[in-house]
Amino acid sequence: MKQTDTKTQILDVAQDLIQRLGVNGMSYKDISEAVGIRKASIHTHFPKKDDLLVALLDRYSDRFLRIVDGIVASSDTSEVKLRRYCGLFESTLSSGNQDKACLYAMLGAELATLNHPLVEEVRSFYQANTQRLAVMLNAGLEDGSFQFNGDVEAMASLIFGLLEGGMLVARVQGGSAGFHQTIEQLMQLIKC
Amino acid sequence: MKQTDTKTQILDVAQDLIQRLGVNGMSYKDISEAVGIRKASIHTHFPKKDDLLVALLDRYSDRFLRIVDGIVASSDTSEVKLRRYCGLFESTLSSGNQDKACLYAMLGAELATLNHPLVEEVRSFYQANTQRLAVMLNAGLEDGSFQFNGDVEAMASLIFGLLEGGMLVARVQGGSAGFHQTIEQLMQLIKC
DNA sequence: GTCTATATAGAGATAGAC
DNA sequence: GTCTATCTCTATATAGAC
Repeated sequence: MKQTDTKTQILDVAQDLIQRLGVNGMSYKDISEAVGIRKASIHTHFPKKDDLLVALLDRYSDRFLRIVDGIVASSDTSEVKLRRYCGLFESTLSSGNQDKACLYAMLGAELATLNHPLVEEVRSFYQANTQRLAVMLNAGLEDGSFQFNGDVEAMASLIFGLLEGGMLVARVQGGSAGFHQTIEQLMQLIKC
Repeated sequence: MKQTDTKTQILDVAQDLIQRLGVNGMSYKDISEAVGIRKASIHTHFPKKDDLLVALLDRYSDRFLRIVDGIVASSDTSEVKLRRYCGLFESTLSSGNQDKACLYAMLGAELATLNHPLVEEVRSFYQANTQRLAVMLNAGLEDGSFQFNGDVEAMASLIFGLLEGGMLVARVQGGSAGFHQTIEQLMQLIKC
């Protein structure tokens, strides 16, 4: 059983820290202590902090969208697809012993402190998600699983904002239980 | 015409910075440059950073909830009341030349980096808002302005999460135009 | 109340030995 | 690839002169 290499360990730890504390609340010192190496050694793998962040965002986005595409392409009903999609955010919040937000939710909140390439990455992730949500909603409207007033694109944005933003709010109030309740309420609103 | 005293200027500038950059993205240096005094002088008014943050949160919460209570107590229809409530978040996002989030949305996102007294302040603000939202929703259900499936408390949490979180997401994508569209879509979902 | 000057701690980053 | 040591910059905070 091959043990995780240092580079991957750094990414794992950095991701966990950012999901809990934010980009500006996380430091190379935090990472070094959790991984068990010295600060300087991190620079061997990621010379600048932005290099680390780019690698982190790419990895997260690839993994996440791959799962989402699997859900969209599955033979599940439209309702189950949407529930599974929301479930991705729910399980993020529940993972570990601390409340973790989506990596992109944290970066979105701190957007104004990020450098240009990172800003575009965040924007692109949001765009990719609302687009896939719109596909799921359209399918559900056509097969009669969903029913709601208003526009599909607006509804997709609303759901994405609710999921990304709602998990930040949930960490303050009811935690994962409160977040689950919010998602159930959302499903009530769009079902027939 | 009395000019604003230094203490108020510090609060105003600090609030603007946090709404744009977050607590961990704002510094005494930023404040001193914007106000036009030296870093050390800020400590005369607010010895520790937490003192400044507490004063900031108190002032913001007092002002905000006072307006909300005014809306709730008004003679407006339930729909207008809810629209005016959502409008508070909309005008926050549009104010100034930069996208500003609700002060409490930023602190909520960075909650895990805050000290105990501040954490409780954030929690209390969220609680106060969802409680007032529930009152507005109940009134609307009774007079027939609103209609939706599910629980009132869950709906209040959903709306608050959508507003606080949605404005963070909106700054990444469509800005205040996108946020406005999201609020319109929300109104569509709960109207008869 | 504001200033200069300084203390102390932490950040990201680099050089060079092993 | 990791280490020690060091650099530079910035953070919050304090002391004491004016």
